[in-house]
Amino acid sequence: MANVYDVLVERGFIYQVTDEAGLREALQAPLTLYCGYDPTAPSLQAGNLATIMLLMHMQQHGHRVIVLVGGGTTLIGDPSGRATARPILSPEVIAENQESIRQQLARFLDFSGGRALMLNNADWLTRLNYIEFLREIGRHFSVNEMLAAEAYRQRLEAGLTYLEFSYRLLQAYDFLYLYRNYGCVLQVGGSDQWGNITAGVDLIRREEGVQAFGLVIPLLTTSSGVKMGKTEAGTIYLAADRTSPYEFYQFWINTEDADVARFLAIFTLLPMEEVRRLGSLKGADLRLAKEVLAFEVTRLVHGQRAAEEARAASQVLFGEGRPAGRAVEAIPTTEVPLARLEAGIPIVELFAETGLTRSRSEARRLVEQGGVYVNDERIDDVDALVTAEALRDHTIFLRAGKKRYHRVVAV
RNA sequence: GGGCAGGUACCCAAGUGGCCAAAGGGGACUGACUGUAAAUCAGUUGGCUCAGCCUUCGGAGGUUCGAAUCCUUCCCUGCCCA
Repeated sequence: MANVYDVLVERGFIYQVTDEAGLREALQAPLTLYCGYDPTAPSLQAGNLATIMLLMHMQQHGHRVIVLVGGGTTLIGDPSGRATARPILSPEVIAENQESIRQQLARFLDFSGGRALMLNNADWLTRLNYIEFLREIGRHFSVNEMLAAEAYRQRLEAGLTYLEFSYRLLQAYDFLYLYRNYGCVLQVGGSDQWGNITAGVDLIRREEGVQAFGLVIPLLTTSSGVKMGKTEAGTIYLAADRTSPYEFYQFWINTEDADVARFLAIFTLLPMEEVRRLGSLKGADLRLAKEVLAFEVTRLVHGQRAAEEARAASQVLFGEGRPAGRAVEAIPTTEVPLARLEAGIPIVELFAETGLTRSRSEARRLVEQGGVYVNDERIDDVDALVTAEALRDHTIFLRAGKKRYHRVVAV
């Protein structure tokens, strides 16, 4: 079997590695690696998908994957790459988040027969004895070195508490713990984790005299420099009840031209010849590649059926003619009593209610700017009423701007 | 614990008694142009019963006809000293 390292290079997963030659060699034989996820929210986000894909490749090439859902370190809060301190979450919230993230990850990795493990560092971190920890682990860390690190230097200007400062030691200790108990010799993560990861590699070398490895993926931004997975509507989550498959699909199909090839390589499992072929399309033909990207990613995250529905709904909405048929059911929908429609609902009220705008004022502005459509007809009267006359098949289609659709169903 | 400087809308940041729903920039949104792309140009960016009204400038009080701006106190942050 091909060395997974070459696959990772080819697909654009590798940004920095602690010892390229050494790691490549180590990957010749099955090894154990880990990646940590902080349960700061009840769902993983689109941005987390990149490391998940990396883990999938690893597992496919016979390596054992440990997913660490960091219940322990989340109690602290990682200051890396953040301008201000994270809000400290309560243990209860963390535990809940952890459980749902656990379930999400099970979609992507095969946990049967110990091929992948899901661990919680709270199991060992909360049992640590402070004095012992300082004597065994703390002595290996140079404060001078840490203060010089970019991650901390930024925060030095804005303020950094001892609590956050300790985060790195705990993450390094995690790595050491996983090495000792599971033989884990590789940690992967986002590029903002570089410092934390190398701290662990150093710690293992000092304590165990063993060469462990670290690998980070590039920081994923769009070509315009926006951090991956954020839109006007907020974060794109992997959980269907937070970001519907349709919205998820829309997020990906709106990828910028310049990002399509890169994203296909990272976020799908398509063979690289196919990725190259799609990525080499020019101009408007790239839409085809975007459709494949959106479909494949949605399929991975939400399954074949949801992906098909999202695609069908998108094709109907952005194609010719009036949306109809079952496909439209994937569109975000609000039910409204028929009686209210018969009485007439102010357009601004309806938009605010469906969430297409955050407030009536915003809806009012949108009308003034020409961004409000009912059944694809622009509404330019702020005081317009939406009535039952607009119903076709018990349904009214609302649109905010060019792309955001919402379906109103009379009941 | 002491001294100093600060806490303004999504973010950065002006404002230092009325002309302030609060300059400027970033971001975001809308429109035009397009290919559900980018770039460009224009507009918008607290809420509402919207030519008017209401609530915002760390929290709570106070002075004043009137406060983001002055006073008191509390909370938080940075710098210096311990």
